[in-house]
Amino acid sequence: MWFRRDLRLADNPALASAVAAAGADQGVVPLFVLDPALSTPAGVPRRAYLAASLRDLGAAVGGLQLRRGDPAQEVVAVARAASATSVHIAADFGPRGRVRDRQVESALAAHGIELVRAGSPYAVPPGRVASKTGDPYQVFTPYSRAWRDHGWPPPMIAPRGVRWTRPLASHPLDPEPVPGGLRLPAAGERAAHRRWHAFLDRGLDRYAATRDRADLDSTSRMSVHLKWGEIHPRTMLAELARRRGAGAARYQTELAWREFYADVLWARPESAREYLRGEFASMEYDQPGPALTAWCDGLTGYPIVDAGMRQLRAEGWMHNRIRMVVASFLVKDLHVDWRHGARHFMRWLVDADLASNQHGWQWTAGCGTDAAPYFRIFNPTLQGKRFDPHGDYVRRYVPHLAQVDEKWIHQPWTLPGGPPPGYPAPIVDHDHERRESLRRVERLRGRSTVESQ
DNA sequence: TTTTGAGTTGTTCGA
DNA sequence: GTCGAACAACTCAAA
Repeated sequence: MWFRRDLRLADNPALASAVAAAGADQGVVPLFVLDPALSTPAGVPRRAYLAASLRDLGAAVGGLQLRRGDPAQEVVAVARAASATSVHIAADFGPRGRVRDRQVESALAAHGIELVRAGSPYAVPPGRVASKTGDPYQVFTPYSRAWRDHGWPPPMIAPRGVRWTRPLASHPLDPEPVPGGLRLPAAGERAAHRRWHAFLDRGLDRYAATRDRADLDSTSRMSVHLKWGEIHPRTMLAELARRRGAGAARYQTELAWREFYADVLWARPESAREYLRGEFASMEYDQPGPALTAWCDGLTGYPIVDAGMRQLRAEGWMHNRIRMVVASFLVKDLHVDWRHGARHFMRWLVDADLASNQHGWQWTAGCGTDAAPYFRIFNPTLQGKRFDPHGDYVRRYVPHLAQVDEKWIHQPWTLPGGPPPGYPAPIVDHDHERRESLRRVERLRGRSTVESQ
């Protein structure tokens, strides 16, 4: 059993497949390969979280077979040492994972070992739902209807009495140095289930009404557990189906978004790096410079933006609504290409999922699937007042504003005497940059019209 | 085959 | 202060 993004024992079809193949007489090797090639895009917070999750999984199986190196070599080495006839995985639909799995598959085949794909990180695997013309959906709502109609199998329980074996020496799981002050959530399958049930009990009923409020702890915070497969969405959907109300319906829709973006990325793997809507190739963006640095450091002078960017560095996580606000600010107010922001998010988010991250950014930038209308530009002051009405979220992450009254908290430059010492004045004027953004889209449209004639 | 209506997340402007 | 219109273009599905 080669674990990758499915660090759990319950509701794990690949594990069930491995256990069935082993039968009564043979053991199952719980393998995880630390791939040095993947440590570049994954930032320190994500690797630290992974290490904690692997420790938890290791405890559940009496020790993981941990290897470090090229998966094509390591998986073959372990499989041969175990005299295995098959290696079992959950299918990976990401651009890199697909290539890697094909390489491992042929490396195994050279030794007569089969790579068996069973299950995926999704309730409905990418490619399974298509529009009437057979093409992948490009609009969320029709996709989500088809996704719901498609349905999914019920969850599977964890196999019992598995004889875990480790034919080779394990690579030590070095503790990742966690940057000072970084607060990571509890990792592992049990932590994921605890969090999920706490949310079902205390958060679901008010979820639809309060999920956008940054100052309240009103979201499920399940993204990191889903990212590492510590719980399967199918398990969550089964419990949601037993509940009534707007919260359950809304949460199901949010899970559908995750699957929609995985489907889009599977259909268009290049969209991890390139504009989904090709005409944006001629969109004018500014070279990233001090403005990008100020955004990353939470020093833009717009409190809701700065609070979000500082939450990201403090916790490896950011509230969903605030992700949209800071993304809109980078693209529409600072005129920086979405890919710079997406890269920063990938580096810092513990829940960083390539499909959701890149396509969330493309949506904000207006170049993605079902993209935001070009005129939908977030006003950081209004968004702050609406989704952090008393300023508690801002005060939590921006100490220099801790004493500011809610009347001025989202526009401290209007304070009598200006912003408090240590907090910057706005680096740009939102109203001015909003109009500049609209002008650039106008020019983009003008150009693409000319080109198409 | 053609037409029509709807489509995550907003803001500004003018009546 | 409130409220509706306007701000594109395109995809999808139903009529």
